[in-house]
Amino acid sequence: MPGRARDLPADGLSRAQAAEELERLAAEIAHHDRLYHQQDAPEVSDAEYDALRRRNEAIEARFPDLVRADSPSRRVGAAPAGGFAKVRHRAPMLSLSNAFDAEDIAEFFARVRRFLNLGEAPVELVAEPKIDGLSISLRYERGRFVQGATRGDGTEGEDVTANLRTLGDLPQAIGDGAPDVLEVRGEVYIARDDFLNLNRVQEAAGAKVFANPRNAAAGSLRQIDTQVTAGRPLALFAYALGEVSEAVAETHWGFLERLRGWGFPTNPLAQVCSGVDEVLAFYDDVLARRADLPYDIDGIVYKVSRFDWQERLGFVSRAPRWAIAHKFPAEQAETRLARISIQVGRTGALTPVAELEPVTVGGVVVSRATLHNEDEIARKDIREGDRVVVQRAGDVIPQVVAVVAEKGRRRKPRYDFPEICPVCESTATREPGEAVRRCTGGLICPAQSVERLRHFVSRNAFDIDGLGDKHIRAFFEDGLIESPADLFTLAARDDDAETPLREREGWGPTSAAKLFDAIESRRRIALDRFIYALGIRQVGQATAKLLARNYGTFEAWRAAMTKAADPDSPDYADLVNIDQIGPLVAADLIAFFAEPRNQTILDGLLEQLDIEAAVAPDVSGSPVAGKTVVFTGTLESQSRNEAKARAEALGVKVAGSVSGKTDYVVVGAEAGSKARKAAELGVTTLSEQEWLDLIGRSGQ
DNA sequence: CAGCCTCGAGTTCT
DNA sequence: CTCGAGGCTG
Repeated sequence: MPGRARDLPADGLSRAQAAEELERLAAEIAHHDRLYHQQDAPEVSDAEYDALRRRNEAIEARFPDLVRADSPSRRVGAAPAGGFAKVRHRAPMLSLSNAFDAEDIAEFFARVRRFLNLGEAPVELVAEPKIDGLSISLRYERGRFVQGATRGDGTEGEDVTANLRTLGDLPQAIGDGAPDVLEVRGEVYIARDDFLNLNRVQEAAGAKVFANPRNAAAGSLRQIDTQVTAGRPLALFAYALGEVSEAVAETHWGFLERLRGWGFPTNPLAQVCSGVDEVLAFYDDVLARRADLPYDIDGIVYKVSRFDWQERLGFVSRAPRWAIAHKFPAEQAETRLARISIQVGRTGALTPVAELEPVTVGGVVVSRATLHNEDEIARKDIREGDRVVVQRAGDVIPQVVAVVAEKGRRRKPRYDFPEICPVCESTATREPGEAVRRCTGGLICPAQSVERLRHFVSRNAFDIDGLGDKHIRAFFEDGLIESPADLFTLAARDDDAETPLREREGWGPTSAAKLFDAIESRRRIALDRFIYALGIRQVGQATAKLLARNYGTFEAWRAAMTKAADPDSPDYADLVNIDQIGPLVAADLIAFFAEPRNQTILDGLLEQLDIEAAVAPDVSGSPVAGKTVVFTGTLESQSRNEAKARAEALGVKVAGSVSGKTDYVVVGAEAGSKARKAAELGVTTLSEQEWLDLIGRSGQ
């Protein structure tokens, strides 16, 4: 092993030696993290790995000023991607809704108008090219650049401050006039010429050649070694505002001007447009010049310029109502469809997948594409052996667009969609009105069983590390794990197994022990995760949370679901009265509990697990804790969802319809039948203001 | 009953 | 990311 310095005690090192060794340790530990987390193939023992980390910490303790931005000690836990600390975005980084044609744009304008009640008044929009790079957030405090982060999932990204500092385009300080806190959002990209040069250099050095500028930019920004990033031609355009301590402009256009004043590069093509026609003219103009631009763009973004209007328009789920991305037509490619195969999902859904002769589309080699369902194949008349046009939807998921007519070529017969499950051979049926055909094998279908297990251990369910698809499949096929409860007896059974896990192909003592640890650490689990993990149809994360909150404990939930089988029971009424749960979701829940084998599975799991009751919100001093409230009509001070979220935080159960159990009905403007029903039942009704007074300050 | 909006389920590749 | 479907509002 190189670097003899490591043999010295930490306090015997010179500064230079220490710096050098810290750099090496950071790279080495990152390397092992990668092998372990991403490839399931550690090459050192846990003890050796721990020794590396301890050595790193010892040197850092001795030379605190040498702690590196990418130091392993600064990573939160073991970052699964191996590398950077997580950063929580104080203002979430949103995505945009997409428009694909003039009609979508007209609709967008109409919606903005309707929402703002504008009549014929013009709406000014700022139109700017949508750069095909990666979004980042740059935080300035008292005018100095303090932190930069990737978008991540929009809520939480990765801290790439050190790497961003190497960008020549990025102002390190923005002067005296800047607000105390200013977050600027922008796009990091690599220009086309720079990309070609970079690949030439990479190739000459025998290093990895990047598929496209965006991948090159992403790879360059996520380098562990800041020096590598510094050598890459990364560039920046700033275009949006995150958290800010004081107003910096009244319009988006004004904000762009301020950005330029602070020294940020902004896109030179950006311009103000009013009306559909101007916007579309800009789109056509930029589309025509697309090939001559020095960087890749994948569309145009339109934003309502006035900030006060943006505020009023607000958001729909995670996208602003005041902006839209007008996408350019996706890049397409032709290839041959070798054959159609059928996958069986967790719910038994049979999904056809096109196996393609590999082809490059938008810089990525694609060899499979989803065909969605039976009707889709029939509609496009896709047959095996056809030549097809492929594109990547939203530049990500490959799809087959159409069949290319070939003169004189004899086509295969129409594709016969199987009516039996290709795995378990049970009949596959299609409910009237539904698009999917489903295997009826249920619990006996091996494909469904494997998919259910995958779901059970997946990230948002039990989150068991080190148990990938391949391992699940192998364990299932060998009869090691057939039902979820078997996971938790795996370690105990392993002791007297003929072939213990550590001797299986691809496993060693360390990885086996790691897996057992990972499973062990999940014996305690939150109720909502547990409910989600069961994989009940139509019960995803959101519904699982809802059920956990409403029933509190597993026992209460189970008892209620079993009793709710009687549609006249109060339990059924309670269930469908939960906001967002209707008769169809209720039916799937009841069906799950009515299946004796599911009850057996639950009993098996209960023996192994400790299911935590849902954490009740802190409702001390809440005047409305435990009350059931119904909101109806249009609220003025907040959206219904905000009102609901606040009420829930105060321990309120928000119901969808009025019943004898309802404590209050909060009546907004233009309330209809619910207010009447409240009167009939003698339920207390409150105006929005009375409600706010009742919950007082705590609701704000 | 139409027109949202939200949620679930399924998928690709790095 | 996209599609389809469920649920709610008006």
